[in-house]
Amino acid sequence: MMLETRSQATISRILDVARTLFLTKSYADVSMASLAAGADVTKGALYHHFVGKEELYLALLHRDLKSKGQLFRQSVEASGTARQRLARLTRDFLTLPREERALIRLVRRDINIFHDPVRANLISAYQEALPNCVASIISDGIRAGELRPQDTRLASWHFVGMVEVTLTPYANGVLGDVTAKLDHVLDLFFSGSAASPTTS
Amino acid sequence: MMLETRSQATISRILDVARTLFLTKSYADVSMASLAAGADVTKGALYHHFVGKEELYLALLHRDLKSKGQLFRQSVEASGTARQRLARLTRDFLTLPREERALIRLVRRDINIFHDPVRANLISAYQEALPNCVASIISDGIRAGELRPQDTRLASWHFVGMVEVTLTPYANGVLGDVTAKLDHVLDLFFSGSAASPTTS
DNA sequence: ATAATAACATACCGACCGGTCGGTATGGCT
DNA sequence: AGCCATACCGACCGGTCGGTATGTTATTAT
Repeated sequence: MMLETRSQATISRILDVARTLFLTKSYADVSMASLAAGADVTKGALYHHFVGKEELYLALLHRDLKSKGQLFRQSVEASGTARQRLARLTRDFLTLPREERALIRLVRRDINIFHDPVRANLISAYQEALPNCVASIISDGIRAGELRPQDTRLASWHFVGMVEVTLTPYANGVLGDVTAKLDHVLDLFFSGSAASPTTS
Repeated sequence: MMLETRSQATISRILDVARTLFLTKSYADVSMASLAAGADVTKGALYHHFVGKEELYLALLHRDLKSKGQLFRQSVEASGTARQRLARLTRDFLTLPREERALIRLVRRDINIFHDPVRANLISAYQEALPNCVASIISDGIRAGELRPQDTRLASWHFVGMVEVTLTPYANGVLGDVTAKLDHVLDLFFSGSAASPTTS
Protein backbone atom coordinates (compact mmCIF):
# COMPACT_ATOMS: atom_id res chain seq x y z
CA MET A 1 0.00 0.00 0.00
CA MET A 2 2.76 2.37 0.90
CA LEU A 3 4.91 0.96 -1.83
CA GLU A 4 3.58 1.61 -5.27
CA THR A 5 2.19 -1.67 -6.44
CA ARG A 6 3.45 -3.31 -9.55
CA SER A 7 0.31 -2.71 -11.52
CA GLN A 8 0.31 0.97 -10.70
CA ALA A 9 3.81 1.17 -12.07
CA THR A 10 2.90 -0.48 -15.36
CA ILE A 11 -0.31 1.50 -15.64
CA SER A 12 1.76 4.59 -15.17
CA ARG A 13 4.23 3.47 -17.84
CA ILE A 14 1.40 2.72 -20.21
CA LEU A 15 -0.20 6.11 -19.69
CA ASP A 16 3.13 7.87 -20.08
CA VAL A 17 3.74 6.19 -23.40
CA ALA A 18 0.15 6.89 -24.36
CA ARG A 19 0.66 10.56 -23.66
CA THR A 20 3.70 10.73 -25.90
CA LEU A 21 2.17 8.74 -28.71
CA PHE A 22 -1.23 10.40 -28.75
CA LEU A 23 0.48 13.76 -28.77
CA THR A 24 2.59 12.93 -31.81
CA LYS A 25 0.13 10.84 -33.79
CA SER A 26 -3.60 10.92 -34.34
CA TYR A 27 -5.89 8.65 -32.36
CA ALA A 28 -6.37 6.27 -35.25
CA ASP A 29 -2.65 6.10 -35.93
CA VAL A 30 -1.87 4.91 -32.41
CA SER A 31 -2.32 1.16 -32.24
CA MET A 32 -2.63 -0.92 -29.14
CA ALA A 33 0.41 -2.82 -30.34
CA SER A 34 2.52 0.32 -30.41
CA LEU A 35 1.32 1.31 -26.96
CA ALA A 36 2.25 -2.12 -25.66
CA ALA A 37 5.65 -2.02 -27.31
CA GLY A 38 6.35 1.43 -25.95
CA ALA A 39 5.48 0.38 -22.43
CA ASP A 40 7.48 -2.85 -22.68
CA VAL A 41 4.46 -5.00 -22.17
CA THR A 42 2.18 -6.96 -24.44
CA LYS A 43 -1.31 -6.29 -25.61
CA GLY A 44 -2.54 -8.72 -23.03
CA ALA A 45 -1.31 -6.44 -20.30
CA LEU A 46 -3.10 -3.49 -21.83
CA TYR A 47 -6.39 -5.32 -21.88
CA HIS A 48 -5.79 -6.48 -18.37
CA HIS A 49 -5.68 -2.92 -17.08
CA PHE A 50 -8.05 -1.22 -19.52
CA VAL A 51 -11.21 -2.47 -21.12
CA GLY A 52 -10.19 -1.14 -24.51
CA LYS A 53 -8.43 1.48 -26.51
CA GLU A 54 -11.06 4.10 -25.99
CA GLU A 55 -11.14 3.66 -22.23
CA LEU A 56 -7.37 3.81 -22.09
CA TYR A 57 -7.30 7.10 -23.91
CA LEU A 58 -10.12 8.51 -21.84
CA ALA A 59 -8.34 7.49 -18.67
CA LEU A 60 -5.35 9.48 -19.83
CA LEU A 61 -7.44 12.54 -20.60
CA HIS A 62 -9.54 12.46 -17.47
CA ARG A 63 -6.52 11.98 -15.26
CA ASP A 64 -4.95 15.03 -16.86
CA LEU A 65 -8.09 17.12 -16.64
CA LYS A 66 -8.36 16.33 -12.97
CA SER A 67 -4.85 17.51 -12.18
CA LYS A 68 -5.25 20.60 -14.35
CA GLY A 69 -8.50 21.40 -12.62
CA GLN A 70 -6.82 21.29 -9.24
CA LEU A 71 -4.12 23.63 -10.47
CA PHE A 72 -6.55 26.15 -11.89
CA ARG A 73 -8.78 26.09 -8.83
CA GLN A 74 -5.98 27.75 -6.92
CA SER A 75 -6.34 30.84 -9.08
CA VAL A 76 -10.09 30.77 -8.64
CA GLU A 77 -9.71 30.80 -4.88
CA ALA A 78 -7.00 33.42 -4.92
CA SER A 79 -7.68 37.02 -4.05
CA GLY A 80 -7.16 40.08 -6.21
CA THR A 81 -8.80 41.62 -9.23
CA ALA A 82 -10.25 39.45 -11.93
CA ARG A 83 -7.43 40.50 -14.20
CA GLN A 84 -4.82 39.46 -11.68
CA ARG A 85 -6.45 36.13 -11.08
CA LEU A 86 -6.91 35.42 -14.77
CA ALA A 87 -3.27 36.34 -15.24
CA ARG A 88 -2.23 33.89 -12.60
CA LEU A 89 -4.35 31.11 -14.05
CA THR A 90 -3.02 31.74 -17.52
CA ARG A 91 0.53 31.95 -16.28
CA ASP A 92 0.12 28.67 -14.43
CA PHE A 93 -1.02 27.15 -17.68
CA LEU A 94 1.62 28.70 -19.90
CA THR A 95 4.48 27.75 -17.61
CA LEU A 96 3.47 24.12 -17.52
CA PRO A 97 5.93 21.64 -19.04
CA ARG A 98 5.43 21.26 -22.78
CA GLU A 99 3.78 17.84 -22.68
CA GLU A 100 1.60 18.79 -19.76
CA ARG A 101 0.44 21.87 -21.56
CA ALA A 102 -0.20 20.18 -24.86
CA LEU A 103 -2.16 17.38 -23.28
CA ILE A 104 -5.25 19.42 -22.58
CA ARG A 105 -5.44 20.36 -26.24
CA LEU A 106 -6.03 16.72 -27.09
CA VAL A 107 -9.51 17.04 -25.68
CA ARG A 108 -10.45 19.60 -28.28
CA ARG A 109 -8.48 17.81 -30.98
CA ASP A 110 -10.20 14.46 -30.54
CA ILE A 111 -13.56 15.41 -29.11
CA ASN A 112 -15.24 14.56 -32.40
CA ILE A 113 -14.17 10.93 -32.57
CA PHE A 114 -16.10 9.82 -29.52
CA HIS A 115 -19.80 9.16 -29.53
CA ASP A 116 -22.30 10.66 -27.32
CA PRO A 117 -22.43 9.10 -23.92
CA VAL A 118 -18.67 9.29 -23.62
CA ARG A 119 -18.33 12.47 -25.58
CA ALA A 120 -20.64 14.50 -23.41
CA ASN A 121 -18.86 13.15 -20.37
CA LEU A 122 -15.50 14.30 -21.66
CA ILE A 123 -16.82 17.69 -22.60
CA SER A 124 -18.22 18.32 -19.16
CA ALA A 125 -14.97 17.20 -17.55
CA TYR A 126 -13.08 19.65 -19.73
CA GLN A 127 -15.60 22.33 -19.02
CA GLU A 128 -15.18 21.74 -15.33
CA ALA A 129 -11.39 21.77 -15.46
CA LEU A 130 -10.79 24.92 -17.44
CA PRO A 131 -13.63 27.09 -18.72
CA ASN A 132 -15.60 26.90 -15.50
CA CYS A 133 -12.59 28.16 -13.58
CA VAL A 134 -12.28 31.06 -15.96
CA ALA A 135 -16.01 31.67 -15.83
CA SER A 136 -15.89 31.77 -12.06
CA ILE A 137 -13.32 34.53 -12.06
CA ILE A 138 -15.17 36.41 -14.77
CA SER A 139 -18.33 36.21 -12.73
CA ASP A 140 -16.55 37.81 -9.79
CA GLY A 141 -15.20 40.48 -12.11
CA ILE A 142 -18.68 41.33 -13.28
CA ARG A 143 -19.97 41.59 -9.72
CA ALA A 144 -17.06 43.86 -8.87
CA GLY A 145 -17.80 46.12 -11.82
CA GLU A 146 -14.50 45.24 -13.40
CA LEU A 147 -16.10 43.52 -16.35
CA ARG A 148 -19.29 44.46 -18.08
CA PRO A 149 -22.26 42.17 -17.57
CA GLN A 150 -22.24 39.31 -20.03
CA ASP A 151 -22.70 35.60 -20.34
CA THR A 152 -19.91 34.10 -18.28
CA ARG A 153 -19.70 30.79 -20.07
CA LEU A 154 -19.44 32.42 -23.45
CA ALA A 155 -16.84 34.83 -22.16
CA SER A 156 -14.79 32.00 -20.69
CA TRP A 157 -14.75 30.21 -24.03
CA HIS A 158 -13.56 33.36 -25.71
CA PHE A 159 -10.80 33.74 -23.17
CA VAL A 160 -9.67 30.14 -23.52
CA GLY A 161 -9.74 30.52 -27.27
CA MET A 162 -7.50 33.55 -27.06
CA VAL A 163 -5.00 31.68 -24.95
CA GLU A 164 -5.01 28.82 -27.41
CA VAL A 165 -4.10 31.15 -30.22
CA THR A 166 -0.94 32.05 -28.34
CA LEU A 167 0.11 28.40 -28.33
CA THR A 168 0.69 28.20 -32.07
CA PRO A 169 4.24 28.25 -33.37
CA TYR A 170 3.61 31.52 -35.15
CA ALA A 171 2.45 33.16 -31.93
CA ASN A 172 5.58 31.88 -30.26
CA GLY A 173 7.63 33.75 -32.79
CA VAL A 174 5.66 36.95 -32.47
CA LEU A 175 5.10 37.05 -28.73
CA GLY A 176 8.16 35.30 -27.40
CA ASP A 177 8.06 34.71 -23.69
CA VAL A 178 5.24 33.94 -21.34
CA THR A 179 4.83 37.48 -20.05
CA ALA A 180 4.31 38.85 -23.53
CA LYS A 181 1.66 36.25 -24.17
CA LEU A 182 -0.02 37.09 -20.90
CA ASP A 183 -0.20 40.80 -21.63
CA HIS A 184 -1.35 40.12 -25.14
CA VAL A 185 -4.26 37.93 -24.09
CA LEU A 186 -5.33 40.06 -21.14
CA ASP A 187 -5.19 43.29 -23.12
CA LEU A 188 -7.24 41.78 -25.88
CA PHE A 189 -9.80 40.26 -23.57
CA PHE A 190 -10.23 43.35 -21.43
CA SER A 191 -9.74 46.16 -23.92
CA GLY A 192 -10.18 44.67 -27.38
CA SER A 193 -8.26 45.65 -30.46
CA ALA A 194 -9.63 49.10 -31.17
CA ALA A 195 -7.36 52.10 -31.00
CA SER A 196 -7.66 54.23 -27.87
CA PRO A 197 -10.91 56.19 -28.14
CA THR A 198 -9.27 59.43 -26.90
CA THR A 199 -7.83 60.28 -30.29
CA SER A 200 -9.63 61.09 -33.50
CA MET B 1 -16.60 17.12 -74.98
CA MET B 2 -19.85 19.05 -74.95
CA LEU B 3 -21.87 16.44 -73.14
CA GLU B 4 -19.04 15.19 -70.97
CA THR B 5 -21.00 16.55 -68.04
CA ARG B 6 -21.85 13.01 -66.97
CA SER B 7 -18.59 12.77 -65.11
CA GLN B 8 -19.16 16.14 -63.60
CA ALA B 9 -22.59 15.07 -62.46
CA THR B 10 -21.38 11.94 -60.69
CA ILE B 11 -18.39 13.75 -59.25
CA SER B 12 -20.78 16.33 -57.93
CA ARG B 13 -23.03 13.65 -56.45
CA ILE B 14 -20.06 11.99 -54.82
CA LEU B 15 -18.85 15.21 -53.28
CA ASP B 16 -22.33 16.11 -52.08
CA VAL B 17 -22.65 12.80 -50.28
CA ALA B 18 -19.14 13.21 -48.97
CA ARG B 19 -20.06 16.57 -47.53
CA THR B 20 -23.02 15.14 -45.68
CA LEU B 21 -21.22 12.08 -44.41
CA PHE B 22 -18.01 13.79 -43.33
CA LEU B 23 -20.08 16.36 -41.49
CA THR B 24 -21.99 13.76 -39.51
CA LYS B 25 -19.25 11.19 -38.94
CA SER B 26 -15.54 11.34 -38.32
CA TYR B 27 -13.08 10.82 -41.15
CA ALA B 28 -12.27 7.28 -40.10
CA ASP B 29 -15.92 6.39 -39.74
CA VAL B 30 -16.71 7.33 -43.33
CA SER B 31 -15.88 4.40 -45.58
CA MET B 32 -15.43 4.44 -49.31
CA ALA B 33 -18.24 1.89 -49.48
CA SER B 34 -20.66 4.21 -47.74
CA LEU B 35 -19.65 7.07 -49.99
CA ALA B 36 -20.27 4.90 -53.03
CA ALA B 37 -23.60 3.71 -51.72
CA GLY B 38 -24.70 7.24 -50.92
CA ALA B 39 -23.84 8.44 -54.40
CA ASP B 40 -25.54 5.46 -56.07
CA VAL B 41 -22.33 4.25 -57.61
CA THR B 42 -19.77 1.63 -56.70
CA LYS B 43 -16.28 1.87 -55.36
CA GLY B 44 -14.98 1.45 -58.88
CA ALA B 45 -16.49 4.78 -59.80
CA LEU B 46 -14.92 6.45 -56.82
CA TYR B 47 -11.47 5.21 -57.70
CA HIS B 48 -12.05 6.18 -61.28
CA HIS B 49 -12.53 9.83 -60.34
CA PHE B 50 -10.30 10.08 -57.28
CA VAL B 51 -7.00 8.46 -56.55
CA GLY B 52 -8.03 7.58 -53.01
CA LYS B 53 -10.00 8.46 -49.95
CA GLU B 54 -7.67 11.17 -48.82
CA GLU B 55 -7.64 12.90 -52.17
CA LEU B 56 -11.41 12.73 -52.34
CA TYR B 57 -11.77 14.41 -48.98
CA LEU B 58 -9.18 17.02 -49.81
CA ALA B 59 -10.93 17.75 -53.07
CA LEU B 60 -14.08 18.43 -51.09
CA LEU B 61 -12.32 20.73 -48.66
CA HIS B 62 -10.32 22.64 -51.24
CA ARG B 63 -13.32 23.13 -53.45
CA ASP B 64 -15.19 24.59 -50.50
CA LEU B 65 -12.32 26.77 -49.40
CA LYS B 66 -12.08 28.18 -52.87
CA SER B 67 -15.72 29.21 -52.99
CA LYS B 68 -15.59 30.59 -49.47
CA GLY B 69 -12.52 32.57 -50.35
CA GLN B 70 -14.30 34.16 -53.28
CA LEU B 71 -17.20 35.11 -51.05
CA PHE B 72 -15.03 36.66 -48.39
CA ARG B 73 -12.91 38.56 -50.88
CA GLN B 74 -15.96 40.68 -51.65
CA SER B 75 -15.87 42.06 -48.14
CA VAL B 76 -12.16 42.67 -48.41
CA GLU B 77 -12.66 44.73 -51.53
CA ALA B 78 -15.65 46.57 -50.15
CA SER B 79 -15.41 50.10 -48.86
CA GLY B 80 -16.21 51.36 -45.39
CA THR B 81 -14.66 51.15 -41.96
CA ALA B 82 -12.87 48.03 -40.87
CA ARG B 83 -15.71 47.32 -38.50
CA GLN B 84 -18.26 47.58 -41.26
CA ARG B 85 -16.28 45.33 -43.54
CA LEU B 86 -15.64 42.77 -40.84
CA ALA B 87 -19.33 42.85 -40.05
CA ARG B 88 -20.17 42.18 -43.65
CA LEU B 89 -17.71 39.31 -43.90
CA THR B 90 -18.98 37.76 -40.72
CA ARG B 91 -22.59 38.23 -41.76
CA ASP B 92 -21.87 36.59 -45.08
CA PHE B 93 -20.46 33.66 -43.18
CA LEU B 94 -23.19 33.42 -40.57
CA THR B 95 -26.00 33.61 -43.11
CA LEU B 96 -24.58 30.78 -45.16
CA PRO B 97 -26.70 27.61 -45.36
CA ARG B 98 -26.04 25.28 -42.46
CA GLU B 99 -24.00 22.72 -44.38
CA GLU B 100 -22.02 25.37 -46.21
CA ARG B 101 -21.17 27.03 -42.94
CA ALA B 102 -20.24 23.87 -41.11
CA LEU B 103 -18.03 22.67 -43.94
CA ILE B 104 -15.22 25.07 -43.26
CA ARG B 105 -15.02 23.83 -39.71
CA LEU B 106 -14.01 20.42 -40.99
CA VAL B 107 -10.62 21.85 -41.87
CA ARG B 108 -9.90 22.61 -38.27
CA ARG B 109 -11.56 19.41 -37.09
CA ASP B 110 -9.51 17.08 -39.25
CA ILE B 111 -6.32 19.01 -39.78
CA ASN B 112 -4.46 16.67 -37.45
CA ILE B 113 -5.12 13.47 -39.38
CA PHE B 114 -3.17 14.47 -42.46
CA HIS B 115 0.58 14.31 -42.67
CA ASP B 116 2.81 17.04 -43.58
CA PRO B 117 3.04 17.66 -47.28
CA VAL B 118 -0.73 17.60 -47.56
CA ARG B 119 -1.36 19.08 -44.16
CA ALA B 120 0.63 22.22 -44.77
CA ASN B 121 -1.07 22.60 -48.11
CA LEU B 122 -4.49 22.46 -46.52
CA ILE B 123 -3.53 24.89 -43.80
CA SER B 124 -2.32 27.47 -46.26
CA ALA B 125 -5.46 27.07 -48.33
CA TYR B 126 -7.55 27.67 -45.23
CA GLN B 127 -5.36 30.57 -44.24
CA GLU B 128 -5.84 32.06 -47.65
CA ALA B 129 -9.60 31.61 -47.67
CA LEU B 130 -10.50 33.05 -44.30
CA PRO B 131 -7.88 34.45 -41.92
CA ASN B 132 -6.02 36.29 -44.65
CA CYS B 133 -9.20 38.06 -45.66
CA VAL B 134 -9.77 39.11 -42.08
CA ALA B 135 -6.14 40.09 -41.72
CA SER B 136 -6.38 42.24 -44.80
CA ILE B 137 -9.26 44.24 -43.37
CA ILE B 138 -7.55 44.51 -40.00
CA SER B 139 -4.45 45.81 -41.71
CA ASP B 140 -6.48 48.57 -43.33
CA GLY B 141 -8.06 49.32 -39.98
CA ILE B 142 -4.67 49.78 -38.42
CA ARG B 143 -3.55 52.10 -41.19
CA ALA B 144 -6.71 54.12 -40.75
CA GLY B 145 -6.13 54.44 -37.01
CA GLU B 146 -9.27 52.48 -36.31
CA LEU B 147 -7.38 49.61 -34.74
CA ARG B 148 -4.27 49.79 -32.66
CA PRO B 149 -1.06 48.51 -34.24
CA GLN B 150 -0.70 44.77 -33.77
CA ASP B 151 0.21 41.59 -35.56
CA THR B 152 -2.48 41.18 -38.19
CA ARG B 153 -2.23 37.44 -38.54
CA LEU B 154 -2.57 36.89 -34.83
CA ALA B 155 -5.47 39.31 -34.67
CA SER B 156 -7.23 37.55 -37.52
CA TRP B 157 -6.95 34.22 -35.73
CA HIS B 158 -8.44 35.77 -32.65
CA PHE B 159 -11.31 37.15 -34.64
CA VAL B 160 -12.01 33.87 -36.38
CA GLY B 161 -11.86 32.13 -33.03
CA MET B 162 -14.45 34.49 -31.61
CA VAL B 163 -16.78 33.83 -34.50
CA GLU B 164 -16.36 30.11 -34.03
CA VAL B 165 -17.45 30.39 -30.43
CA THR B 166 -20.74 31.80 -31.59
CA LEU B 167 -21.37 28.68 -33.67
CA THR B 168 -21.79 26.39 -30.68
CA PRO B 169 -25.29 25.31 -29.68
CA TYR B 170 -24.96 27.10 -26.37
CA ALA B 171 -24.11 30.37 -28.10
CA ASN B 172 -27.13 29.88 -30.31
CA GLY B 173 -29.29 29.79 -27.23
CA VAL B 174 -27.69 32.85 -25.67
CA LEU B 175 -27.30 35.04 -28.71
CA GLY B 176 -30.15 33.97 -30.90
CA ASP B 177 -30.13 35.57 -34.30
CA VAL B 178 -27.31 36.54 -36.59
CA THR B 179 -27.35 40.22 -35.70
CA ALA B 180 -26.89 39.48 -32.03
CA LYS B 181 -23.92 37.29 -32.84
CA LEU B 182 -22.46 39.97 -35.03
CA ASP B 183 -22.69 42.66 -32.38
CA HIS B 184 -21.34 40.30 -29.79
CA VAL B 185 -18.25 39.38 -31.78
CA LEU B 186 -17.52 42.89 -33.02
CA ASP B 187 -17.95 44.46 -29.59
CA LEU B 188 -15.66 41.92 -28.05
CA PHE B 189 -13.03 42.23 -30.73
CA PHE B 190 -13.03 46.00 -30.78
CA SER B 191 -13.75 46.90 -27.18
CA GLY B 192 -13.03 43.83 -25.11
CA SER B 193 -14.92 42.70 -22.06
CA ALA B 194 -13.93 45.31 -19.52
CA ALA B 195 -16.56 47.59 -18.07
CA SER B 196 -16.55 51.05 -19.62
CA PRO B 197 -14.33 53.33 -17.52
CA THR B 198 -16.93 56.13 -17.33
CA THR B 199 -20.20 55.69 -19.15
CA SER B 200 -21.18 54.58 -22.57
C1' DA C 1 -21.28 1.29 -88.27
C1' DT C 2 -17.33 0.54 -85.77
C1' DA C 3 -13.32 1.31 -83.34
C1' DA C 4 -11.69 3.57 -79.31
C1' DT C 5 -12.02 5.44 -75.01
C1' DA C 6 -14.20 7.03 -70.98
C1' DA C 7 -17.36 5.69 -67.30
C1' DC C 8 -18.70 2.71 -64.64
C1' DA C 9 -19.74 -2.36 -62.19
C1' DT C 10 -18.11 -6.72 -59.88
C1' DA C 11 -15.28 -9.52 -57.52
C1' DC C 12 -11.54 -9.95 -54.83
C1' DC C 13 -7.12 -9.16 -52.27
C1' DG C 14 -4.21 -8.28 -48.40
C1' DA C 15 -3.06 -5.95 -44.51
C1' DC C 16 -3.98 -4.07 -40.35
C1' DC C 17 -6.01 -3.74 -35.91
C1' DG C 18 -8.94 -4.15 -31.94
C1' DG C 19 -10.08 -7.57 -29.14
C1' DT C 20 -10.03 -12.54 -27.11
C1' DC C 21 -8.40 -16.46 -24.69
C1' DG C 22 -5.89 -20.17 -22.74
C1' DG C 23 -2.02 -20.40 -20.40
C1' DT C 24 2.18 -18.91 -17.36
C1' DA C 25 4.87 -16.34 -13.87
C1' DT C 26 4.90 -13.73 -9.47
C1' DG C 27 4.08 -12.60 -4.95
C1' DG C 28 1.46 -12.23 -0.87
C1' DC C 29 -1.30 -14.80 2.65
C1' DT C 30 -2.32 -18.73 5.75
C1' DA D 1 4.88 -25.43 1.83
C1' DG D 2 0.58 -24.89 -0.35
C1' DC D 3 -2.85 -21.89 -2.31
C1' DC D 4 -4.72 -18.41 -4.88
C1' DA D 5 -5.40 -13.96 -6.85
C1' DT D 6 -3.25 -10.80 -9.63
C1' DA D 7 -0.21 -9.55 -13.37
C1' DC D 8 1.22 -10.66 -17.67
C1' DC D 9 2.25 -13.30 -22.10
C1' DG D 10 1.61 -14.42 -26.98
C1' DA D 11 -0.74 -16.58 -30.44
C1' DC D 12 -4.85 -16.09 -32.80
C1' DC D 13 -9.52 -14.52 -34.68
C1' DG D 14 -12.98 -11.80 -37.03
C1' DG D 15 -14.00 -8.20 -39.48
C1' DT D 16 -13.35 -4.00 -41.79
C1' DC D 17 -11.65 -1.19 -45.16
C1' DG D 18 -8.67 0.86 -48.64
C1' DG D 19 -7.22 -0.44 -52.81
C1' DT D 20 -6.90 -3.23 -57.37
C1' DA D 21 -7.68 -6.12 -61.48
C1' DT D 22 -10.73 -7.00 -64.82
C1' DG D 23 -15.06 -7.22 -67.03
C1' DT D 24 -19.15 -4.51 -68.96
C1' DT D 25 -21.73 -0.58 -70.70
C1' DA D 26 -22.21 4.08 -72.48
C1' DT D 27 -20.24 7.96 -75.32
C1' DT D 28 -17.57 10.05 -78.71
C1' DA D 29 -14.69 10.13 -82.97
C1' DT D 30 -13.97 8.75 -87.58
